[in-house]
Amino acid sequence: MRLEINCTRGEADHKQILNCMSILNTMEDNFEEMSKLLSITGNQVRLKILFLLNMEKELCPCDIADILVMSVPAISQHIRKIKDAGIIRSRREGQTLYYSLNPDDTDILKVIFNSIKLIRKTA
Amino acid sequence: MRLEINCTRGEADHKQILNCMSILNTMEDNFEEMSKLLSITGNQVRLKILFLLNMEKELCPCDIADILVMSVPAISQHIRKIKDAGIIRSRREGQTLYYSLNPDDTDILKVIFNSIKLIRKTA
DNA sequence: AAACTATTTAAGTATTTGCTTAAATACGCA
DNA sequence: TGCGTATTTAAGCAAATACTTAAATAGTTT
Repeated sequence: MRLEINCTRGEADHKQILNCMSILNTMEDNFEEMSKLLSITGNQVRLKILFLLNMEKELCPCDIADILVMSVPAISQHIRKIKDAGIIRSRREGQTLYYSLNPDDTDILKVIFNSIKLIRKTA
Repeated sequence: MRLEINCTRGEADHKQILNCMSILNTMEDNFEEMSKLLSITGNQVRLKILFLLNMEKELCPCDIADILVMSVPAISQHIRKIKDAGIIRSRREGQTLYYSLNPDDTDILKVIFNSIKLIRKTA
């Protein structure tokens, strides 16, 4: 880990740099939490799973596997990551587990889903 | 690649599954583009770089390296990914390259930055 | 209890990621 | 031209990802 200063430019504003550092430091946990959420959604399969759950209210792993044409264990492992992040919850009905979005934490997701729908059709 | 159906549940709604498949298919490019953007932001270093650029208007790689206490090549490689995704642009002034957010594509980013600021302080 | 279905977990592996160090490019100035 | 600074690029490597197949767990049905 280096602690020196890289910029030897005259214009380098050391006050600015120190100010930025302190702001980021006070928000360290926030960045960790947000980048965690974004890395969950930054995978095409997981993004589709979340989009599907938003659209269909709830789905079971084997339905999702059918829709995405993927193996059940692969889906299950993605679901686990999403669940560990607290984004979805499950409800059991017999042998079937139904997953749905956790209504608490969906503000950003809603914006993302809307943007997905709005992306210009490739000309 | 498996193409069979996993669900043998009586309740499995095959019409629903086919409908979901066709909707996702029409939006395939959208998912690719959005998950790309989200995977860029799903890394704490890159998220901080983008947050800094939003806050400070423009910064050079060595300033960013100083602020984040990381090596210049490491920062440069993150910048390259962000730039390849079209999220930022650069302006040269002598030997220094100043990077800034590309004003086109910042809607989602703005929402993300706001959410970062609003995350509840850990109790 | 035995057989069957839904799901998860574990182990193995190929690919991707994110850093490090060293070398290459680009520009400015003596 | 030659040296110094800013930045990028390349090569190498450890760790993380995302799948596969096989086995374990959970619940239902007979």
